[in-house]
Amino acid sequence: MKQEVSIVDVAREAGVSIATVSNVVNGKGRVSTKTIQKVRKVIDELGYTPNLPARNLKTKRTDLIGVVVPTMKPGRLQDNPFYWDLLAGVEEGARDRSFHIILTGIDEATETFSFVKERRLDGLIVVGTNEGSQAVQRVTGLGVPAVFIDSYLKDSGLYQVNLDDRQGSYRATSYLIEQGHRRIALLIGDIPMERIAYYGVLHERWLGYRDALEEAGIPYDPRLMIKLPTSLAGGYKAADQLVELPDVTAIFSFSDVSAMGVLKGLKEKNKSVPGEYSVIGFDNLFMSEYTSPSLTTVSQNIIEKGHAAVRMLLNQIDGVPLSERRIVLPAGLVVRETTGPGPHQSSE
Amino acid sequence: MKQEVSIVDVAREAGVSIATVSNVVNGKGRVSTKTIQKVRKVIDELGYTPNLPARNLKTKRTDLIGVVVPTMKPGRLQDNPFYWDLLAGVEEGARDRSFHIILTGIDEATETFSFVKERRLDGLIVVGTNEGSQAVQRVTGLGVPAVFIDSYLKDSGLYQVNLDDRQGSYRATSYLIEQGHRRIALLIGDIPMERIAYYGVLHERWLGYRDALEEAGIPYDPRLMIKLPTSLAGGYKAADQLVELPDVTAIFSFSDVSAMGVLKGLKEKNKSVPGEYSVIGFDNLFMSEYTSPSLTTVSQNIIEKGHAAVRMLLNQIDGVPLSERRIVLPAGLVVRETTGPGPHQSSE
DNA sequence: TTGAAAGCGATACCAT
DNA sequence: ATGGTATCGCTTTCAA
Repeated sequence: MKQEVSIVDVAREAGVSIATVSNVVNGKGRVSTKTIQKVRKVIDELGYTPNLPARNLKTKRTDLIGVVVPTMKPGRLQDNPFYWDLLAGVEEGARDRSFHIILTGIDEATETFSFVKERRLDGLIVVGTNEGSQAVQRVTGLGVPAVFIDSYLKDSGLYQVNLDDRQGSYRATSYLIEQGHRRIALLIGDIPMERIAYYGVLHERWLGYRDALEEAGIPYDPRLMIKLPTSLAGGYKAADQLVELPDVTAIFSFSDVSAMGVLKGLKEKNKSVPGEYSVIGFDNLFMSEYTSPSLTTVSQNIIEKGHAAVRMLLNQIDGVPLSERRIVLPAGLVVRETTGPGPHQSSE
Repeated sequence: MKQEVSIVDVAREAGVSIATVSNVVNGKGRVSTKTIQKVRKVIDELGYTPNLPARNLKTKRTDLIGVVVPTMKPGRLQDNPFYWDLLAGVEEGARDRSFHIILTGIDEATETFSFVKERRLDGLIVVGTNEGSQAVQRVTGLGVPAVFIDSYLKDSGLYQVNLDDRQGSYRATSYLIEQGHRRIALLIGDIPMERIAYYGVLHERWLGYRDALEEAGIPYDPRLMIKLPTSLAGGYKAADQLVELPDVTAIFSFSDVSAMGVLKGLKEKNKSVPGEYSVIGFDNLFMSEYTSPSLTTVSQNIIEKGHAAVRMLLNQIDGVPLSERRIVLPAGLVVRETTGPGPHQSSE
């Protein structure tokens, strides 16, 4: 450590009061040009840097926002690059406004979010929680501006950023149907189907799948639901179950990483893609274009999701009235090489 | 906002002094069991949360560390999941010690690191800078505990965590040679070769490549250096150059993502892997096992890298004497499917 | 065992 | 245009 120069040192050295120094630092109040220059000079000479935590004591603002993402089993951040892209969006948006972000992995079941109050964070961005989760009430109980991403919370008073998951899922499924597939498996996540309504994102995507089925007059078959995690490893294992399902010619996997796992698993079983199975993912990660065969997937602008969330949060912090508390980003469909014609070609 | 309960409120309500409250909160000093219970009770009732920034004013500690990673062109975080894995390691290590991390993307050329002093961060982890970079002097000039990851800085006084890049690169190259490859291209990064010594990580890996060549008596051919970014897109473009290189049968790409790009590019050119070209990457990202064909690569424990860095930093902050200021993690070689026999099978 | 009081570094109101 | 000073919430001697 070297220096401990405070506003007092600057004031003394410049021969003015600390109030004046404070004014020139913040560009507030009326200070003569002459004094400003003098103070500036001293600040440079002394290498003075304002102490933000001290300032916070008076201003009640930390210019700090928290970003919480769910952790994997052992309390480690998820192994899905999706979060990195999202973080890139949030970080960029925050930096533009000279906010900084504190990143934490949390265990939804035990996290109390006390750090938000202890550190007096100005706001919080929560990723991927669900209706009924402890986390939601705890966060709202904080009384701190917050934005939930990918959480589908009923409470219309909450600020949320989502993707149009249902529509995206509908489009993906419809596309498969158009291609002539009838029995389409779903890698839906490691959840009990009877509680699916509690898993917002998964539920919406599941509904989109059913929408498409219904529209095409194809009966929904619950046996086609593969209940494994939407992770790389989950996808890999899903391939085992997939090949046991009779007459299934396609699988829709609820994340790109899990679709990659499926691809790998099928390859090891010498099943061709898209020959024997069509595979479709979700997210359109930047690397999904580079898998082989390249992945057909539901696309979303993850960076923009981060931007939207941080923009919404900062407006909230600034007290800017928001017309809409819920932002829904559009989902697209990117057709690449993992999908092909199925057995029921519609030539009509 | 709802509450503004401070230590004063607790003291008043509990009928004790703020000093006593402070003591029970911090478990310091001598306080009777009875008083402790009383104060605890009031704290619960009032929902009191200590104000860390205020505490910092006295203690000079923020329990906050900064993690800075380089940004891509437009000031956005890099599109390489490597950073996410690294961050996962750092975050986990920090959380275990109830430190929080502030993540920032920086532009090495312009960043002044003033936020480190303004926010009174306890320490800093810098990823991927280089000897001679402005960033290094600026960081050391801060007088704040710091750890550099993947930076290969000469100054032995600096705390650093690196991989044994040279050894890893040597092993990869040797393996290709053993397999019968003689002309091996290198996707080395978007840098001028005459300045390679300034790019620590790339330089070390380049040296490892040369070590292996020399050992095998194969002359070094500078025309085999492909100077494109070690990104997905860079790898993709590298394939164009690769196929123009006469007699080349293998490429060693200095990152897994770029190797994935190469794979994609070769596939589009109908070049088989590992038939016509063997491809080897670097990093062993969790997804590299799932590409198709799965990627042979130099492996490193990225999570452990993050752990090591944060451990080193926290010890430094705590004033624990470190025997060694430079940690070098071992590199391995994971042989998977993108490498195969070359034209010069050594049957001896 | 407990409390009074002096800071820590900055802001902001109120005088001058 | 400046400066004096109370204040923010907490830690830490030093007394009692």
